[in-house]
Amino acid sequence: MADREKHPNTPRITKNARLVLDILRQVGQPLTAYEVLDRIRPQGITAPTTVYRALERLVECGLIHRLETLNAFVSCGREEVHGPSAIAICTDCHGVIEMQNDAVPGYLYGWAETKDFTVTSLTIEILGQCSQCRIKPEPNVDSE
Amino acid sequence: MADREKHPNTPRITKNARLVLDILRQVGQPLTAYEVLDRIRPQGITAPTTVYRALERLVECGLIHRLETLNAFVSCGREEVHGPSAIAICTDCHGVIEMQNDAVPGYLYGWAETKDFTVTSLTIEILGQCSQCRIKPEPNVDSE
DNA sequence: AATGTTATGTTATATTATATCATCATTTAA
DNA sequence: TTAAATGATGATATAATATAACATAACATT
Ligand SMILES: [Zn+2]
Ligand SMILES: [Zn+2]
Ligand SMILES: [Zn+2]
Ligand SMILES: [Zn+2]
Repeated sequence: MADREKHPNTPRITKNARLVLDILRQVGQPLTAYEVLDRIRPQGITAPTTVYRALERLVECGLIHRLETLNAFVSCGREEVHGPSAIAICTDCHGVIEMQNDAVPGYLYGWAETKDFTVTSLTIEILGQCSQCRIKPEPNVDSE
Repeated sequence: MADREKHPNTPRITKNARLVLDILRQVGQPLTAYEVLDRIRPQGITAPTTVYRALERLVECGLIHRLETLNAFVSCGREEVHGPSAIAICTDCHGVIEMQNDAVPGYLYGWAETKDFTVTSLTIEILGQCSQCRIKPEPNVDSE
């Protein structure tokens, strides 16, 4: 995980963005803005606005991703800063698997072009169950 | 647009679902649940719950799609009931273009399989500007 | 120091979504 | 043909997510 923070043409990482990024990286799983807020309160942050500003900045930097299907944010799982990529999210354990290539975005950009559509953002999310959670299901299943 | 309402293994279309579906089809563009509510008030519907229930049902029937990036719902643009498909959404005019093939979902299912990930839902959304809106930009642009 | 700019803090509010429980309608079966 | 069960609707309240608006602080440039 190189020095992505210094990538050009990207907003700089401010104090609050740093705090939020550290939390998301440490957790390694998606957190909602309010879950971030709860974990950042000890640092004196009390307002959603503050968290949302930091999250927005980190998204712009490409250091985290917003998951539209969860209304949550997760730190990027790829080595280099990149454009949109597909992300699979386990609805049981909230683990994420980020696709390491740009095949799907590439296809979508191509298709958009044929429609004369100018892409500003792509969202590709897969909800389901990871292998671990399929093997070991949630304890509270009704065994009927 | 055939008799998709009678598709098997799918919830039936109740009175409220019918009302909501008619609105979404007539509008032809994404509406939020509360925008639907506003338009359905004349029919005596007053509560968000009622609208969300109808929307959920229609999604299950495959007659409408939920757009995660807009928190909105739009009537399906394909001829036959289908699985997930990619949807481009113009952020200016809110027009939508639904991809008419399943190439991307197919690829994603395949990839998920290689990760031993069981897919329950796919979200593929493209935000940007349609050709019309690129030609004729919003009037309130600062011409500086 | 004065100025402009960016980041942060603070308060309030808007928007989106669900929980809960009561009532009504429709089906099923005794 | 009623009683029970099921499914749909209605009604109220509240939870969860997100932004608006404005004030202050930090920082850079001159
Ligand atoms: Zn990433
Ligand atoms: Zn899992
Ligand atoms: Zn469709
Ligand atoms: Zn448009």
